Amino acid sequence: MENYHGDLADIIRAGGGSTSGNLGSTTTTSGGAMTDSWQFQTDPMSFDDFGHPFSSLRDPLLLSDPVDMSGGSSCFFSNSNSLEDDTAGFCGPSAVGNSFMSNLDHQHQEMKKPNNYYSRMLQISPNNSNLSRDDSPVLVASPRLLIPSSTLISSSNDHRMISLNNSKAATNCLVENTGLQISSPRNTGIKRRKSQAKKVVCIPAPTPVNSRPTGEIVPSDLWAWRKYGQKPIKGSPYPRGYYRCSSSKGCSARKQVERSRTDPNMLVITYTSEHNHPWPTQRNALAGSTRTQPASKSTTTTTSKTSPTAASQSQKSPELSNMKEELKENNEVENMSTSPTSIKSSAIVKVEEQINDDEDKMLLTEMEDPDQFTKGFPPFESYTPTLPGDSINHIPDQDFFAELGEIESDPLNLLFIQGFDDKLESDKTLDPFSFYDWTRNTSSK
DNA sequence: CGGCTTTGACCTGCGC
DNA sequence: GCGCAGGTCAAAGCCG
Repeated sequence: MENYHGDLADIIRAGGGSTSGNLGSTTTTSGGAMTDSWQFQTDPMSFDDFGHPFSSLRDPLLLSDPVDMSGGSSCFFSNSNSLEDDTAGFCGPSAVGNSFMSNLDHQHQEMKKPNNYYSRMLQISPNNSNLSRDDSPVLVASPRLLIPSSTLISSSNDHRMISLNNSKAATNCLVENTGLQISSPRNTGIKRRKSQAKKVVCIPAPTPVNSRPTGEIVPSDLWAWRKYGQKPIKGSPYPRGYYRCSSSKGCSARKQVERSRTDPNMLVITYTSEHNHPWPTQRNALAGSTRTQPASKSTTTTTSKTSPTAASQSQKSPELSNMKEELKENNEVENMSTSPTSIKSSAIVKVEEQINDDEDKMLLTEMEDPDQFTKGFPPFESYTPTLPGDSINHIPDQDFFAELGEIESDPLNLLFIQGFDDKLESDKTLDPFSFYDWTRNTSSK
């Protein structure tokens, strides 16, 4: 998976690294805001200060009213009776169709309102007995599409978030989904040794294609991570891997990767601290990462960023070229194996957790609807929710693409426009998260 | 040679 | 204060 990591990182670094501000200087998600210097701010696939690539996708589905929210939350998170199946909480296709959608008619009007853009976020008071002593608020993914965390945080709508003090179902579901084990006072799950800002991301586990020889699967993000530890977690059959940023020695950014104990197909990635350096323009450490990737192309769609082949394809940005190749290959693979099941595996749930000393709170923010990806990558394919008669797509396609124009210089944009135009033309099933090659991972699911 | 993963040992926070 | 469990360290070995 390091491959993906690197390649995707390369894409960003190719352009973002040279122009972006110091991420370390950016505020946390609670601070309001990504700095203005963050050039991907408007990029639908921009990255937050934790380096998560999926945190910035807009959420076309919005809940506005606390009451509605309550109802919606039960749908987003399935219900309290489904807690044992954390996939239910992930708002899979069935969940969306059966529960969530039922509320849309009542909500979509409000959703259209900019002021309610993030109103679907849930605020969970730490006083909630279901939560741990957790002194930090948590942003939890819930919507169908990812919300730009920067906007999310900076939005004044924070105050419109709905308290979940009385929403045990949602809370429990949250807990289960995130694997944070904060569902009971006794079981505090991840210990908060320090009041560190954390961001938890739940994603479908990548396929073994990107996994390490040991079977451990480590999805990539935009940074270079070095594994410094692994520990078995009580109550979970899966170990937790500890990674720290290797791009900069002084960088305190860390992340933990573990599988959901309730759904092995889901990975829970916890980002801690922030990077105190700009995007690395190059990964300086690949000796170890590259070896973790299967050399056989038949089993991997990735190419080492140090690959001479890839490098020769683009003098300006060999890494970008590399990424393009990788994505194309992934797409090809997906074309061969695309199935409702595989598409379903593309479901993404993002959970953000952050500290806000002033307002301890837990926020549910976003959840990815896998159906979105059956139509292709949002920026280039239908970004319209698949809901029948849906009018919640508060972001008209025109506006959306107008936004894209603003990021035309963005390396990611270049990637997708220049690198996949042909694919996008012929293949509308491009899965943006094929980065992780999830399509073949959950076929059994 | 530099950077990576692995893994056992050690450290630290927290509940009792 | 003790014990548990999570988090980190660091030596050893591998890889490009």
